[in-house]
Amino acid sequence: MNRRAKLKDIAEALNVSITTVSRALNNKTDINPTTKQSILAMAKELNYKPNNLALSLRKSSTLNVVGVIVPHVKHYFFSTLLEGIMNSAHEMNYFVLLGESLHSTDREKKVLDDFSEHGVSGVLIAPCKHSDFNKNVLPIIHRRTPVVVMDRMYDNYNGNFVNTNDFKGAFEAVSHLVQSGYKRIAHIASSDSWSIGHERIKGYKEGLRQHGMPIDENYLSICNFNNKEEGAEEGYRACHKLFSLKEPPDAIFSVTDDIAIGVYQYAQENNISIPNDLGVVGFSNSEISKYLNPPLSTLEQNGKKMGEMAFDFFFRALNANGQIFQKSFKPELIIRGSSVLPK
Amino acid sequence: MNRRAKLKDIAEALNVSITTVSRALNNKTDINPTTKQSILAMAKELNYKPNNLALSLRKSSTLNVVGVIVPHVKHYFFSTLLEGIMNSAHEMNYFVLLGESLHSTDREKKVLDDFSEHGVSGVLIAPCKHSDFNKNVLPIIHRRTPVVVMDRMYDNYNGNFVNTNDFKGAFEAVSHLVQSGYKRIAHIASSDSWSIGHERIKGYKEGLRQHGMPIDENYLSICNFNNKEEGAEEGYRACHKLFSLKEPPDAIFSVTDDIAIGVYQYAQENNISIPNDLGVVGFSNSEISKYLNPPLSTLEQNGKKMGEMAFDFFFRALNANGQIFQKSFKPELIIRGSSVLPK
DNA sequence: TTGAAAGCGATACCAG
DNA sequence: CTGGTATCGCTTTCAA
Repeated sequence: MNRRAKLKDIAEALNVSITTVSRALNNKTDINPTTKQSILAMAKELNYKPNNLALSLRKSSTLNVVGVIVPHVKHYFFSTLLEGIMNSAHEMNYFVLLGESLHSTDREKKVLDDFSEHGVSGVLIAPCKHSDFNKNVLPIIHRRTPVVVMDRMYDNYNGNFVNTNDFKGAFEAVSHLVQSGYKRIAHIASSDSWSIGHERIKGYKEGLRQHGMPIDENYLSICNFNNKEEGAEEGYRACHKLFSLKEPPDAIFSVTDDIAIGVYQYAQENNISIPNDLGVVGFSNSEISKYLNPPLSTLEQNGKKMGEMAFDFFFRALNANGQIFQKSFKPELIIRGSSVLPK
Repeated sequence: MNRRAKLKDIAEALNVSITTVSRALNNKTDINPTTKQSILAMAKELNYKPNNLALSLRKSSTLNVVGVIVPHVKHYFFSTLLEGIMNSAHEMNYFVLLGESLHSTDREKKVLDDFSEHGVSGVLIAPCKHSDFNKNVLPIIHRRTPVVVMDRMYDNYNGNFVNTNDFKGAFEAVSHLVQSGYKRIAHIASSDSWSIGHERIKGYKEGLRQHGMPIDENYLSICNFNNKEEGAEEGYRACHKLFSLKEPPDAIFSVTDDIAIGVYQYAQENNISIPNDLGVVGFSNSEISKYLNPPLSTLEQNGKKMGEMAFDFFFRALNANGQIFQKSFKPELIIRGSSVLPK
């Protein structure tokens, strides 16, 4: 097999200069249509394809590559996010360079630096839990590389982002539980110190408030977990604690579906019937939720759509100098058997 | 902010030639130790980092990038595979370029061609269902780019691979069901026309044979599905068919956990008790399996380990001219509540 | 032990 | 309209 054709080959075959060939191939003006035609024909014949590596060097930025970093690929939500990104990227002929932070801000920084070094044309980041914006993300922005933040927010961040309206989601979950007739609604929460945990707690409280229900801090149980297993365990523990109260809750809004799994386990072991004794609403509409028994009511975050939009934002940001793209998706409440009392 | 230091900067600062700097930085011989020291020092001071783009162009192959393609990232097994790959890649300072085939052989080809064009230093592929080896993979091998096939096999393929010993897994599943006391074991299978389906069917039959049980083709129900949803639906349908037989099975070895979910749904709707009336064993140890009710017995494939090894194989293949690396992982039977009759 | 110059493949400026 | 030349950052002969 002979090597790939390059500009020089075409030029020599046609007895023109490399410059002319380049011009013809790049649809420049200032070129004789006839010359252009013959060059195009020859390019086709030799099956010419531009060499990305050379182009990249020239532009000192990799061509058509976005760096994507998420905490964990195997977390269902992120994998759907990724699916959306890859869909759009593929469509626009972009490559996806993938990294995981594993919820370590140091590793996140390393990956992002590597991305920079590789010369990616953009970065899509679903930040890890205690991600350091100034240290990790700012340097990329300073390089004038478009960045789109996904899933969660940084404090005071006002660049491109695509995320979930966690506040509204939590608010809806609580409202739904109230409407279902539950009276003592607890929230097994994630840390208040990052946007997702914070917003959902806020939405939970606002939900109670607007329905004239008291806010009992005993009903707010804060958990810390980084994956499904830990989530389930924490959910179990939190549930145990809640049911040790003098007056246990009769419903739980769980900050994630993973936590809800722990709740289900606790309920099953202690003969607490869902939804009769305990209403449960999760968050994420993870794959598992609909197969739980009873199926778990939850909030769909539509990761795929978010991913597609994130890529789209990046793409538009590339050519829109300075314009900023932002979108908050309102999660969609999916009511299943875990939160509706039989008549 | 000033731009990145390059060789020239170091050279000028020290009044030596670019060549010398390059030599010093690349640990070449033929260089005065003193010169070398000062160059190294200056490089550090200027925070010099080699420009990958330039290096790549020079070597006409991207530096430190592997292309990874899987059918679906959001499929749990593939996401764990990916996790393993990324772990190892990160450790060895490699980038991961990711693509999805979505079980379309055309898309797979497109992605692989793109990888080639990008000049990846290697390709790790979990082939899609009807992947065309000659068309999709062979061209890459011809370019002398190391390829590692993951998860499943191509017919007569004898290059690098890492996969699951599907035959043994199926065999163990059936043996376990026999030992649990089930008498009429059915297999809801995947198409015989690709390695995974084929091997599991073979293992199923061999399991029956070795335990002196008859092979009833009515008990072999073949499904076609590309994702979890379809899997569950197909499982449901297949189950329905099996239970329409004059003598329905009392156990099902399901080719994937997804299929088993459909079986669970059918069982629940028809008051068939698992494991009392029906033993079930799945395949994959997907996240869901342990949270089903009862928890599903299944086979753990250890995607993470496979991924790590796949990368390792690629890495070794890079420098081992012609040597071939192969490994079949024996899946590990995980016995849970779905396949053990109470005493 | 060091340096000048060619070249990887492509683009852009400037002359003609 | 066309072509020569410099350049992107680095490695690698070849000479000195």
